[in-house]
Amino acid sequence: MESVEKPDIAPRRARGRPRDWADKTAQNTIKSLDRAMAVFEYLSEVQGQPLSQLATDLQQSPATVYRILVTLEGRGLVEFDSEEQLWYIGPRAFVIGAGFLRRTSLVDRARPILRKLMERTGETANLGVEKEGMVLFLNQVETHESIRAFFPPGTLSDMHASGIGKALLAHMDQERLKRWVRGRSLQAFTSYTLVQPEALGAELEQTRARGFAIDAEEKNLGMRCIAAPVFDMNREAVAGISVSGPTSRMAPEATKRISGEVMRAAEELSTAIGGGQVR
Amino acid sequence: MESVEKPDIAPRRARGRPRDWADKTAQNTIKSLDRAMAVFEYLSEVQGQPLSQLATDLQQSPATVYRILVTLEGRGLVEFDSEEQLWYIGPRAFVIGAGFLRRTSLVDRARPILRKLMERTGETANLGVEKEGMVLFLNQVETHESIRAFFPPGTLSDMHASGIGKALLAHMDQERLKRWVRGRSLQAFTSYTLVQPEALGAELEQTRARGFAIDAEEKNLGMRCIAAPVFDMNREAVAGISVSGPTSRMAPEATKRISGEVMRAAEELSTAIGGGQVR
DNA sequence: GTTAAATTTTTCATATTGTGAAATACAGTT
DNA sequence: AACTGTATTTCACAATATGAAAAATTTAAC
Repeated sequence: MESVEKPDIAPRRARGRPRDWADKTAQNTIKSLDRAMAVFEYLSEVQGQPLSQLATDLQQSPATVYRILVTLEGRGLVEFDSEEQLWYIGPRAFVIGAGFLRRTSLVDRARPILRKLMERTGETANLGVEKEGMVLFLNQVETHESIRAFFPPGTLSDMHASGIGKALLAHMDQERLKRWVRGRSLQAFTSYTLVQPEALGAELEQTRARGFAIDAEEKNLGMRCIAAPVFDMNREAVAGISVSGPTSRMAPEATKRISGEVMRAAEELSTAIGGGQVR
Repeated sequence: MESVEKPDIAPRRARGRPRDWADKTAQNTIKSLDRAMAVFEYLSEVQGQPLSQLATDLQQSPATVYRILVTLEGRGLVEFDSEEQLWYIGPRAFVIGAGFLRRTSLVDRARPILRKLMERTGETANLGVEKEGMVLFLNQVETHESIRAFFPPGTLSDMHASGIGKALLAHMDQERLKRWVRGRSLQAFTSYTLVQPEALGAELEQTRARGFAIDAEEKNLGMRCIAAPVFDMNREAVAGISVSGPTSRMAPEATKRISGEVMRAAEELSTAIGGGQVR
């Protein structure tokens, strides 16, 4: 009968939770779950602890921590080494966490580009984004060289002492940059780390001008890193690509060649995600 | 007085949980936590779902699921896209899960799996990776039989005449495969060795389709080998597990049984290193 | 070998708190 | 403006998470 064309367009947005919802939340959390997650989170930082240590550190009763761990163990989120009686993060936690990467196609798009970059430069290639004022490494393709840079995906690193971090900071708008600087003290990791805001500011200026960032042993002695920003459709720097290796192979003479490759890779990825370099 | 030097050596092993502990566990889990983790786990599989969908799928009350999600959100384990009202895995989950990688060694993880594989098939089980266009054998668990296959850890072998090699080649992307083929001539070791690139290509096609590779006396006369690929977090084939033995015991009739065991072992190892089969 | 010490599990009584049903708030749709 | 299908909150109650302390288990010391 009614041949009325159902529009059948999925609603843009569901109905219910207020758009700006952000404040309350406090009463609606589950306390025991939150405590359990605190254990989970803490374990990821200090792996290889015995139960008693964890309980002490977290100021919880051993019985409770024990039950939390056993429960998580049942799902593979946590592992128990029965030889040493120590607790670790389990493989399932990694698989679940990796679900985060699937949200954006950034990693998928980046992977072949990173591989090519690694092959052309011979050094480990990395992809990172900013997350809560830190650099979060999402993925990497390792070099075959036996001496190599290594920070596994999932590592959080300070922005001011990281190639990708500086590449991202250099393209942050002044407002946010100021807030970022105010929010923290610039910790020194080596004698080369830029700890003066002014020095960092000047460096970022340079970085922006030349199009790539250099981390010259500012985080780890003996390690250099060259990074370039990746732009999204709004011309915002949302990620960074870098190449890192020992100073011996990343000498200043090699900078020009390598930086060219890095910038090319970053541009390629920008294009691949629908973004583009600022003209 | 007592100048007795306190040994001060940390105890090798704590005391308490029985060494073989494995069975009970059932009563000591926290139900609500386990339910919450079920939500967490499910979300990682089907990201971008609205609350109502998750609640339906998991057969839980929306209120409960809601509270679980809000709690996890508080720790960044989960994220809510308020534009679309959809839930996702959060960055913190990735960071925590990545803790797993900090202590995972392929060989360590493989060892118990290889042993079980050997026991179930009765033949020598091997683990290998690709190294500069060759297969590098990392580890093996030998059979008790007196006639046995033997290649010690550290052995390098041509990929085209090796079960593991072919399993790896079969899952290499076309680009890399082409380059690999161009880079070498396919040496003949026996009259069965595949020396024609076309023949090898067809074989790899088959290998991919059935999920395991067969080396039928292609390297050593009288020796057969069945291998399956191990995938890492990027769904790339990074290693292979194989079982090898004399043709007498590895007859075609036995192929089905053995290949099943090999594939199971490979999948188990994939899971154990945080990877997984392509869906 | 025996005992002591250290650590992990289990038990148990209790109150905390997680739970679902149903009411309410909200954003689109008609 | 009323309606509809979501997401939140309320509420009353039972489920169950909890810590203290006991038991179990292993290692180290004697």
